Amino acid sequence: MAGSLSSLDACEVRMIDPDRVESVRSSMPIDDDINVLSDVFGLLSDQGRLRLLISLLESGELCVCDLAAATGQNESSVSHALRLLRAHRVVQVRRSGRMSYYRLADSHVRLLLDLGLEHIGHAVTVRMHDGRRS
Amino acid sequence: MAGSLSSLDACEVRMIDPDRVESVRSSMPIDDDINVLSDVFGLLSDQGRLRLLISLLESGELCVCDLAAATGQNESSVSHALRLLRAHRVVQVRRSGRMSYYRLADSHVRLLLDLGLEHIGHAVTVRMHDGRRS
DNA sequence: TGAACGTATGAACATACGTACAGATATGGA
DNA sequence: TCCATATCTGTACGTATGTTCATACGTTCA
Repeated sequence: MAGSLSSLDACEVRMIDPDRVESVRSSMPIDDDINVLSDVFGLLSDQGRLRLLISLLESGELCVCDLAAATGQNESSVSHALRLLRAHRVVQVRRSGRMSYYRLADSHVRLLLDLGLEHIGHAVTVRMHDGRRS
Repeated sequence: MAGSLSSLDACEVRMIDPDRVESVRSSMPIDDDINVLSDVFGLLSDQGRLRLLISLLESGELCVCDLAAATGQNESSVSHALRLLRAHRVVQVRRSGRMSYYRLADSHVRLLLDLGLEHIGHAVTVRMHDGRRS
């Protein structure tokens, strides 16, 4: 946990260009927002979770065991990962009998994934389950 | 480190919808790309680094002590963080005398930051140091 | 040349994090 | 009711990660 920016009185800190520093600090999001943002990126920073999210991005909706098969992980790991993603409202569950079907639930994350995939030169394949792209 | 997907022979794994699983697996980026991508997100997943990058996004170029002042971190932490970011080609240094001036060096990361800031409802302020936005 | 300064680095430490194993829960069918 | 299936959960363990402290490096100026 970092020191809160808002309660920092600029003492004890050397600066070269105080005006610019002040400008940057005034436009810096508040601690809570920085926290939310770093958390979101943190959710995308694990290979296993990333594979899960990419799978859901491509396929729209998948059950746990299919996600495990598609991403090459055991079902326990997948379940743990999905729990985390669920807690952060990144994915959404639909339960049907003893099956659980997961889908992406956050459009911002979808965009981040798209951008990320583009970053590595990966064309996102056709999909039109509930969202965009034809 | 996760088990490589490419060398997974689909045995021992139960599936509900094999066709869809195969479709997802065939469109999954290779291990190396997944790795690169999760690394990038990982770099953005720390509050301190995120503050640094946002500062550079807003201000264009800043020296280490100004970055420390702007983000509320001590200079050692900042230097360590910048080293990491430098190693991943996310930032770039310009040395002038005993000062080091850092700037963003990856347009993809810039876009991810923009998207992230938009995600938390933070309007990116005017900047036209070397890049976009008027 | 030596001291002050800005920055970079190494090592040590505490903690967070992902993973695996065991077991629990819940649903469906014989 | 009993068992198999699909998913979920708790715990424990090893590793990765961020932070701090001390110190080293290179530059500027007296």
